Amino acid sequence: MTVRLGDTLTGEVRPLEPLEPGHVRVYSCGPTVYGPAHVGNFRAFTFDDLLVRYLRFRGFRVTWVMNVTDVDDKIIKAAAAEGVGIEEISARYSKVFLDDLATLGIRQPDVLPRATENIPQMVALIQTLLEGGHAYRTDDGSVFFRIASWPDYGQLARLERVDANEMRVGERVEADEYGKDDVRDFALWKGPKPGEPSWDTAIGPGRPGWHIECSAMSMRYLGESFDIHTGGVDLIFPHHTDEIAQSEAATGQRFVRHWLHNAFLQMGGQKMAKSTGNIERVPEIVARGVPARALRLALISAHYRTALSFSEESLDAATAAVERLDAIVAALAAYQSDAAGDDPTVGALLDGAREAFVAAMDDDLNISPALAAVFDLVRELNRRIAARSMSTADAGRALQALRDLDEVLGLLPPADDALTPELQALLDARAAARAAKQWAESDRLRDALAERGIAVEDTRDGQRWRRQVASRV
RNA sequence: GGCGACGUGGCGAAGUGGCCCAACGCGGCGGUCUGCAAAACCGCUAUUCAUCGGUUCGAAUCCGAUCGUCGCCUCCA
Repeated sequence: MTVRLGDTLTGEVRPLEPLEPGHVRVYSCGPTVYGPAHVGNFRAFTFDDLLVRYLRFRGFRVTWVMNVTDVDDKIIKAAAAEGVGIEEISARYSKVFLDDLATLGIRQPDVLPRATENIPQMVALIQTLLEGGHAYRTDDGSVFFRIASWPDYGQLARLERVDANEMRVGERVEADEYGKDDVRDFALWKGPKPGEPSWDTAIGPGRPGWHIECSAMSMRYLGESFDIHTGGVDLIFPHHTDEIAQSEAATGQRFVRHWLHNAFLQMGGQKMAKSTGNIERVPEIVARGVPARALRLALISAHYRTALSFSEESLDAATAAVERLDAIVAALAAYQSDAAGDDPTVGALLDGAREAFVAAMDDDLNISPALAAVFDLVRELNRRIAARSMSTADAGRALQALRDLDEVLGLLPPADDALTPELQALLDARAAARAAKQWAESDRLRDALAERGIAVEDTRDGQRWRRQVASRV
């Protein structure tokens, strides 16, 4: 069994064969920190996280790099609007971004390079392109990539048959991009302008173009050729198309082995986008009572190349599903066997679930059947809990098996959760009340615990508690 | 206009030639258990996969047409 992954460039799904056996190098297009990202953006990042977690689960060493674009038109604009430097804007929203990642259980990339800290690398790349005849300067100090010098241009976006003159991009050339030889040519370096940040470099003053940073930073940390590059479908053209052209023109090597592009989050039948106005942000959703883990589930619950519907209903469904997971965790943790011996079929049950999970995820991260494998296991474990057919050790093994799979999913409640003395006292008092059949007192204590966010359930294993997933407001 | 994706139950979403009268999650209905509650379990909830034709022994899965939806082509995850 091997991990198979898609590739936008060829349209096929094929085995992942890392350039360095056992070590996968992943580059993810990260945020432009000009404002807070919305949940639609986080579909990409939850997908990146799922990919990396799964590769590590499968035993690969993974080096994961995600860029942070901290200089670009929008940041300059935002800074100007507030009368502050771009550093202030990018620092502020980098923090917001990292907070949101943490909320969603997205692990931090190994490297989070910033564009402004990689200017020399970009300049070096541009120099190579100039020397190789793939780039040219214009009067305003800008440098453009010469698409005519790169016959393979546009394969990723399947533009090969498109006549340059028919490309609509030609109708929408930005005012500051005059002087280009060909309308399709794109800026590697933007000449200096009053009121804009500028770096003095070997190719003259100015600031980097949009695409060059990803080429420079990915090559710096992952090499001239690496395994996986991720991003949203919207980046296929022009961003990734241009990255391929400039990178391969500079190095003569194949840039990326697998291009993985996630589809959009849909809300109200359209993609969630700032321009459409149908956006929501992570802190807003959490603030109105949606558990962060439910939000994470809602974002990862469909295959990455499929448009995913996002709505109140999908959040409610995800919340209920997460509660189901919480319930099985609490039940397994509380389970005490009635002195029965180990159930000899539990091992096969757990192995079977893991195999089904792995088979699904190996197939281009097919999350739906993988989740189905988990929920099938949950149902079967619930049956056995009800039937009291497992030993206490069986229940422990089952919980561990779930936690193993959760290394990939990131949906289970924390394992090291402990009650405060106050809550524990309430719980103990309720147990005593129940033992004395003081139902009114027992119910009162249950309500008191519920008000403090602890759900108590009575079972043959005694009281069982779990933290209530936040309730909707 | 060019390129591409997609239309599966009340909702979300798997399945891409026979295991499908279609997984899984959510919701609904009925039941079991229980001091009550909750959780859980059991049963029911699409003879059907946008529509119409075709290929095939056999299609949700392949082909064609039609209708519809969405995305990219401009910043965008």
